[in-house]
Amino acid sequence: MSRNGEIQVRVGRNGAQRADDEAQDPQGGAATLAEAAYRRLRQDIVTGVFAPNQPLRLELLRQRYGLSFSPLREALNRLQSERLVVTAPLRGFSVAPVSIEEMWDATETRILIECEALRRSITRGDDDWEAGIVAALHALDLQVRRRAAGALGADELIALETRHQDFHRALIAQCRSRRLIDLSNQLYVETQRYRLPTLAGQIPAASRDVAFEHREIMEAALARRSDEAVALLAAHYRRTSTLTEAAMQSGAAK
Amino acid sequence: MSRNGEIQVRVGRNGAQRADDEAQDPQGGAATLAEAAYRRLRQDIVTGVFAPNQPLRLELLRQRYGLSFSPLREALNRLQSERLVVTAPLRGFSVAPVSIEEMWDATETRILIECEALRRSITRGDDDWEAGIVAALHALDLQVRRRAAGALGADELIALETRHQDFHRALIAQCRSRRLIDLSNQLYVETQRYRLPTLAGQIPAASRDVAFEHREIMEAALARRSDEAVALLAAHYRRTSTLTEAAMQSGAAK
DNA sequence: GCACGATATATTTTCGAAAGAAAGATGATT
DNA sequence: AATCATCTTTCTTTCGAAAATATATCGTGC
Repeated sequence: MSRNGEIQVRVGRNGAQRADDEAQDPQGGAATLAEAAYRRLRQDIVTGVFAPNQPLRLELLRQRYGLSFSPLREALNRLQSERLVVTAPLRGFSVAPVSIEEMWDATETRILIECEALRRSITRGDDDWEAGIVAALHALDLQVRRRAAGALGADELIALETRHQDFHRALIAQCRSRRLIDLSNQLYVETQRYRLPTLAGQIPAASRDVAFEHREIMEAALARRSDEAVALLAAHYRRTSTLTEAAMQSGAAK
Repeated sequence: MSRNGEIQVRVGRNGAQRADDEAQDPQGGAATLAEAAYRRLRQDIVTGVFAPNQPLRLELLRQRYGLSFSPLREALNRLQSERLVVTAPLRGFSVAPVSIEEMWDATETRILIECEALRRSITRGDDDWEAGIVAALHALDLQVRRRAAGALGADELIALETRHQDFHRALIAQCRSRRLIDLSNQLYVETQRYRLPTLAGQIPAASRDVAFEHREIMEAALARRSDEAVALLAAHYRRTSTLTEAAMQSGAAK
């Protein structure tokens, strides 16, 4: 957003061609710089670019993202309310710490929220809801296979996370509660850090069949067996956290 | 609360979890101007000084609070993530709208959260927990009586709200989940607006005995009858929302 | 009169500097 | 050498102005 006397080729205010050259949009489709800062910061935190407890000095962020203080501060405040960063007054921001207790609190809260949302979805779910779940699981499986076939880049990992979130989102899509959906999304992001190899170590893929667990959940949901679907979903999340806990304790202390 | 074997019955103003424990401070005990702006804005929104949907022009707020844009913006961002204000990019902030649907979503979500938290508290609750509940209900009753005796000022209403919140906080204090407690507090604030006379009209006090409902909940909790306590709590919240819904529909047509 | 386009105004968003506070360094005193 | 106060440095927070954008106003052509 050329600001300081940089040459700016802009034809009046009617630049209708502004439409979609988003391919190289420096702001990634964000309307404001604060929004862009929020997205990039969140990404960098959940992918481990910024480690837990690391202080987020504004000068550093300013250089890294090429922004001023205002949009950064705005983004950091949003992230604080999402528990990804913490702040002490007059002492700045830092990446939220991780701990086994926090992980389990997030996990159990997530189970509470999503199981209720899933129950409601199963009650209200229509054909579109079913189709959405089937589609999301299919796309997830494709991405899992692509990764298993050797695609280990950061982009592939992000795509995998997105597909995974989409599947869980599809399950609860018909719960008809803005709050449950938003909380589910937020808790997903919160738990994302605990699945990072840098934190949890590389959990042996052989120790479980995630794809099978997903399929079981889907089938119970589509068959409208609420209790079974909810139990499977809770077990699915608890299994992940149990494995992560073991990896954290054996791996790096603290 | 007493975590490491400290024997400490916290009562009254020494309570570590009072909603509003601040002296007469120029900034209301806030370390930063942004924090002060946050508190004042939130207060003005939940007490109806700013009506639902009202645009929150920065210039207006700047004059009203004597602050600059930066701390205001920070406060507004925090309030946005708490659903008290909404924002459209480049179009500024406004007070979040109210609707019967939103009220019920907040109510049912609150029931989900607090019933789970209450169950856990009942399981883990110790002597301090019981004492905290008894103390909070007593303080609430005192304030209710003071108000019934004719104290109708804004300060008295705020004090009543604080005591009410403290009681419900005390019930779930031992749930041992930071997230459940924070969500409970947030949902309390969200539902506060729906209890305003300006919005819901003056609900006839004779139509229910709130003090009795509170006492029933407390007695079931102290007697460790989880199912009963949870059912009473849920009914308590649903009753409030049902009355508000009726008042909203008959009163002003949105 | 009415749609349309250009200009003017209002408002938000962003910037960079200045003020304010905490952490760290220096030095004098015991 | 240790303690404390003071100075420096570093960093956060706040400000007011400038830039970018949206909204309202006005005039023009049909």
